[in-house]
Amino acid sequence: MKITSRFTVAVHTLLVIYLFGGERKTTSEFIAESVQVNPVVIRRTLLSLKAAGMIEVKAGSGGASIVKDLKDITLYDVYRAVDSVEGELFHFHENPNPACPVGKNIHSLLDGHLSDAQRAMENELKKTTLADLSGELAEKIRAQAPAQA
Amino acid sequence: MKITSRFTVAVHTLLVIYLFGGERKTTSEFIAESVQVNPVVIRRTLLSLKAAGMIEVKAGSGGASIVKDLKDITLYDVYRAVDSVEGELFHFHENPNPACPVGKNIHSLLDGHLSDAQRAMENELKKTTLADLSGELAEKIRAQAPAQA
DNA sequence: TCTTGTTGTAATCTTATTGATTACAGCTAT
DNA sequence: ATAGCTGTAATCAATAAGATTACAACAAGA
Repeated sequence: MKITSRFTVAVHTLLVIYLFGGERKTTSEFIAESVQVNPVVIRRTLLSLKAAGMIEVKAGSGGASIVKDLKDITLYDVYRAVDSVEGELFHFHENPNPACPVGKNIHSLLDGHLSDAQRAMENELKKTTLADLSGELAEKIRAQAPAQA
Repeated sequence: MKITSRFTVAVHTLLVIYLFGGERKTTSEFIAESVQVNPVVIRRTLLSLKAAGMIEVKAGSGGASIVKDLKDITLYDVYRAVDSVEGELFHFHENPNPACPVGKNIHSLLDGHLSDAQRAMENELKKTTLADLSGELAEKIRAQAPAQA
């Protein structure tokens, strides 16, 4: 099983707001066209990002803007903002038999190790900021620009 | 979304085979009673573990036994054996719009970082062997034993 | 103020994935 | 040959995610 695409959608959303925020109104519909998902999915994403204090959304007139320095937003922050994983990453079988010594102890035996693994993944996400990504993106766009006269 | 319970079921299965293998025949039904899942689920697990060279299953007469040193089986090996995650851990939105500079580059922008995160998690799983777990388990069982005369 | 475009949010539907369950052929040891 | 298991296919049910429809509330400009 995979981690929900809400996460990559949210990162995509932030980058679109950042890149186009200056020149046009970034509505849920506009963002949805870039991500290629239903606008309602984007609205839900925007709500999560707003709740996390990363963006501001204009009710009524429309459009979102970033209100936090991209240097201060890590991939982990976005991952958390949209609840990419609710609680534990690993799914345990629910009812191990407590009458069996293995069933009785399997949870306490594995929990620590599985938490460590999950934490290692999450810590890795903390290493990359949205500023890093927007920098990499700008570079790619520049490299892809048509040759100038 | 969470990682399938096949993983914890497989670890549980190996520990049951290890702990009871000496004194009784560890059939899929017996293991299923400890894990509390359907015996067919255990049979499928046994097939995976067998394919990974960790156990041997006696067709016909029944029962499984471990054929690889527990020191040489890490949690990562079990994780792989049962395909806990098929390929990528993170699920990408499928069709970002290539006509948008963000949609065009989002994949190459994120792939490396997401792979790093997944790898960090998997490397953490490599640190724990089944021998470690069986040792911890033995200790827990000893601590839980009723006081002796 | 009326109109238009947009957000916030609920409700429903579809699809995918899992694990549960049933069923049974084939094998092995007694 | 019999009884007990495994290997495996087929089906079913439950869960979760995203798609989609619908609409009230609201903000800004005509």
